[in-house]
Amino acid sequence: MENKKFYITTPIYYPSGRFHIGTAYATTLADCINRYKKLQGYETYFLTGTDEHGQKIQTVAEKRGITPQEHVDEMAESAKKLWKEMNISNNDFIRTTEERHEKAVDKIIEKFIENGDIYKGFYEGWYCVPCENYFTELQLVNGKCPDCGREVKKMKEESYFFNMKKYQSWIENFYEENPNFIVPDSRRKEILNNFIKPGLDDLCISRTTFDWGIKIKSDPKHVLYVWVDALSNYITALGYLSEDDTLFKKYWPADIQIVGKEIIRFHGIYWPIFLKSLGLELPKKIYGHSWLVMKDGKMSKSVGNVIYPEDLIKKYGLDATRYYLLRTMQYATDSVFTPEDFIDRYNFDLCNDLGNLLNRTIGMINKYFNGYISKKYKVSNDVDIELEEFTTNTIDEFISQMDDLYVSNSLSSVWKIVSRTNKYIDETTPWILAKDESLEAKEKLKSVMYHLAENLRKIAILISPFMVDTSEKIFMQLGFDNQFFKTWNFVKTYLEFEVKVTEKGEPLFLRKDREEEIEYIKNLMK
RNA sequence: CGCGGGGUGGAGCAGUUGGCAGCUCGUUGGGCUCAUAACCCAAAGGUCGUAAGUUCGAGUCUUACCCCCGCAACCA
Repeated sequence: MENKKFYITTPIYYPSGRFHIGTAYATTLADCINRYKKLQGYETYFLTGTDEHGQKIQTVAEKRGITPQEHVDEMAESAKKLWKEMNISNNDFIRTTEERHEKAVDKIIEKFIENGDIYKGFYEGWYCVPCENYFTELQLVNGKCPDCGREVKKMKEESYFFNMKKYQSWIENFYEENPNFIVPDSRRKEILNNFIKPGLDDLCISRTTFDWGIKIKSDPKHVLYVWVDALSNYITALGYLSEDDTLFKKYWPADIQIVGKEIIRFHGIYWPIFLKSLGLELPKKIYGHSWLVMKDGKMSKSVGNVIYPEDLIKKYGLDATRYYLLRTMQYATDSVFTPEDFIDRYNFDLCNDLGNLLNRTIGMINKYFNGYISKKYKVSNDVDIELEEFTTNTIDEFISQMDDLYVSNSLSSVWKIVSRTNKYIDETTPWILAKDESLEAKEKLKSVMYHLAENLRKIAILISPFMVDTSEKIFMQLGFDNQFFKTWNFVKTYLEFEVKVTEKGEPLFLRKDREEEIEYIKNLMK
């Protein structure tokens, strides 16, 4: 059987400053989906990277008194370090300043020119000389520069344009025929109503006012203006138009491209048009994820409400941080970060519900059966059957949520199983069965222990894309150290086995004092 | 002005094809003792922003209005 392939990308992060928790969310989300597909046996390819050109990078570097290259080198290193720290399973990390990318972009531009999609014209806008930046009429604040408040003047410069108008009717049709190209639906509507239907403007793709970027080969005083350069990374990373395009042939088109809702416009309009111009297939799906915002609005350094992933990881661990992000963020709406919510999720979901379930299970298996557990019991009763059915149905629910990218809801499904399993302990009262000397009670008790272990095994499989280490800890503590137990194909099966659990269960997560931790997180945000 | 989103019990949110209004936390009462003072059960608490409409039936569809947030060429 041919292996099913799956290509997923994150946004191309712009490294003008330190990556905050939102960037970490986007990457974690992509990582989770990637791991989920891999778990199901897909041959996956996962790309992330940095978008390193442009005016803003040049300005930031100048302020720091270093070259743009030095700045982006440093930023790319810290990004790679962060993703490693966050257990991100990317196959490649592309930087738009890499030769492989720049060379391919040259060829892409050539193709655009050959197709007659690029023409020379004049770009006109309000220019702020000290900021070296153009603004549109609408961006101006009281007719002045929105950044520095100084006078702006109308300027005109020779630029290259991409003929978007040519693709107007094509893209309208495409949207008509592919209503699920962009999800959530609200994002699709936004693009369609705001930008496509009113009519596309040709896109200015070059500038002569700065030089930190890819130069247009045939006319090197022109530097490519962001998006042609940036968007291409998704295919240049696969070796498109290079000597070795094996990966490109294998994985393109992408199955899903994760992007932030603020850049969905570029991925929903320019990107498809560029691909069309190149004669390439379009990605199958673009998911514009929502934002993690703060109580007082967007995260911003000046407001003093920014939270960085490293700080949370250091204090609460990677899995707690990943869990929080993936659980809190909703499919289509922004979510609010609060220290209260973070610590409550940690204590309730992770410590009390999941961690404690494992702990009490291991305690009982050791106490009642010297640590050994197997399916060799003779009775099966209604309570067991009910638990099995509930679990299987809820796993189906998990799968359908996950397949629709309702990632948070799929975690809710897992926790339904966690709760149901905790409840099962109360229903079966093992401590009473243990006092009963009869064979029937003994068999019942065995069955209870077996079902607890099995449900935890299933839970460990389900959470493995979300919390890699925690999942592994559960397997290990229960004695499921063979790959067999971790197989996706057996997630719904109640397996035959005999294993010995660890003698002393290690808590997965330690409870924290609520008030103390809220205070701690608040301090992180200052 | 335009576009998009949100407005669901005290708090935070689900509710993806219209079919008995759900979850987590909090509150109150109870149960249990295997466990990380964790776990389980029950109760109280909602005219689903307002008004009208479509429908046998509307949180869900239509229209108008009110309030909040975001976007408007590059912050995930």
